[in-house]
Amino acid sequence: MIGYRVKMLREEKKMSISELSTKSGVAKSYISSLERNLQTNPTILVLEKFASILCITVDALLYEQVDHSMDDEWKEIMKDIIGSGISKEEMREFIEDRK
Amino acid sequence: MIGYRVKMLREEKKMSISELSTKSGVAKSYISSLERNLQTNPTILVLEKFASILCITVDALLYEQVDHSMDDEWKEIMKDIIGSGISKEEMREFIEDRK
DNA sequence: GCATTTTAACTCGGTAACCTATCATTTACA
DNA sequence: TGTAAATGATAGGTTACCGAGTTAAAATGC
Repeated sequence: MIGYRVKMLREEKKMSISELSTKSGVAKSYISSLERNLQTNPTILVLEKFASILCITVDALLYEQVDHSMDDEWKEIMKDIIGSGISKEEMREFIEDRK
Repeated sequence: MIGYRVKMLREEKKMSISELSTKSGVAKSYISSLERNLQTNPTILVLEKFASILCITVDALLYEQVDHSMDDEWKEIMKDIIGSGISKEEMREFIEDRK
């Protein structure tokens, strides 16, 4: 989902929605709704503006594997999960339940 | 310009606008206006539909160098030249003479 | 502690533009 | 010339995108 990707890549660059908005020229209300997947079908112009400010290609913005989605906070949480003794099966069930 | 690229890539695949339209699910009137650069800012959904039918990536659709100088007609002519037995040297001389 | 300011993100209504459906025109070819 | 396929023009529905205002929380000052 494009919104999630924008959010991840933006946070990776430590930008707020407002900052990305002023720099890219895309309304922050729109960025917000994109990131929450209320809007899911941006035009290339918007994508190119994002890509330019985030210093990546449109292709990377759209499809490139974002293993960065596992940021430092998530890594900490993962450690805690593993340390707590929760099994992979339990986690998968939890994820299924939350879908 | 995206419209020109769509046109080139479509013709490269020997598809009519109508065929691309029915296969991709994008209205042919819209494809037509895109190719004539009346519309210039499609959404990713449209781009992805095109890319899928044209068997290329969205990135290629947007940016990859299109060899428009050598269109289908020129390719046919090239084949005829080669098939006719004319040597490369002869062709170069011919070009020089015409300059 | 509380009030004020600042920063970040969300809500909502409006508008411009993307995209579709329909009809008209051109082209191709028998 | 007639017919079908391909392309082009137009109008309208739908939605991408914007701007102003609101809320929430953090930062700063007293």
